[in-house]
Amino acid sequence: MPELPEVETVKTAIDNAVRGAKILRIEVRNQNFKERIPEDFADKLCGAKIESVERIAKYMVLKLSNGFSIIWHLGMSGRFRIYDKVQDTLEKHDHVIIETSEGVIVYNDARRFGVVTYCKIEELGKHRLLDKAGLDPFDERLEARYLFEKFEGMRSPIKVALLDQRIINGIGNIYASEILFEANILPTKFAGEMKIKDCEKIIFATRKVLTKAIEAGGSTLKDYQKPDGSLGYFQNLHCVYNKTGQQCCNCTCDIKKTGGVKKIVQAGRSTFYCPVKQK
DNA sequence: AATGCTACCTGGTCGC
DNA sequence: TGCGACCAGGTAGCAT
Repeated sequence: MPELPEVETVKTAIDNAVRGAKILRIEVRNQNFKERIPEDFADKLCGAKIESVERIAKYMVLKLSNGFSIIWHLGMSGRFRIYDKVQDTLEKHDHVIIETSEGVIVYNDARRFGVVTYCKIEELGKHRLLDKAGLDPFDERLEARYLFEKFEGMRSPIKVALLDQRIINGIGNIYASEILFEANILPTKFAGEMKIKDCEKIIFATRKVLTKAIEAGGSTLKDYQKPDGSLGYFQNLHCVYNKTGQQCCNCTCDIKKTGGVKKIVQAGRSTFYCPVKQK
């Protein structure tokens, strides 16, 4: 779930629910994440007001009135639920509960690959989790020349390069395949082979695919705040991801002949593409 | 320096 | 229905 569009969606939902609220109580029910939640997490943050909720790369950042910020990464399986008030029952893997004056946020993370920590707001920019992030896909400084120079000489496949958060942040394994499909570029080509024109296509496709996904996420927002609500998935929008042997979007092929969408493994992760459209 | 492999976890699915 | 093998949207850290 948590690539940029999902984090953006979660961020907006949480911002709408608790911006301006005061943190009344924090319960860390399990701090044994890949990286332990700091012992004093609750003590440091209780009593503060939530001034804003933002997204930085794939991180959600809550800025508080006491000069601290919460840095939250959803890992592979992190989900939030938002309630009006404290619930009697909890679900399996509900690890962090933040009770505020405006609502309750419950963080559920089966695999505990997420990161939940805090730092001073003024130190966010140089925080070890954030300081290596590349440009945001919607940052206007992301232009063809920037990508071209980053890709120059790279011997990794373009699909793998798109997953490198130090170049463009926010793209994960699903959208990397979707973006290359949209850009008509074969995932197996080396990043170093990309011409300026290809970089332009990649940037355009990235923004298009992510925008569409954010809009789809946004449309589930009204459901999200229901007590039993959880975020929708966007896989029905996918053109190639998880569609091995099926038709891609707007497919005009005879897939009996072409075999449809292909699946390969790159850097240990699945890639999906259309061998007809992508060159 | 760049690239690749492994580990961190639980749960769902598939084949037998 | 049970069991094991394998796969999963991320990324840090280590080896090569």
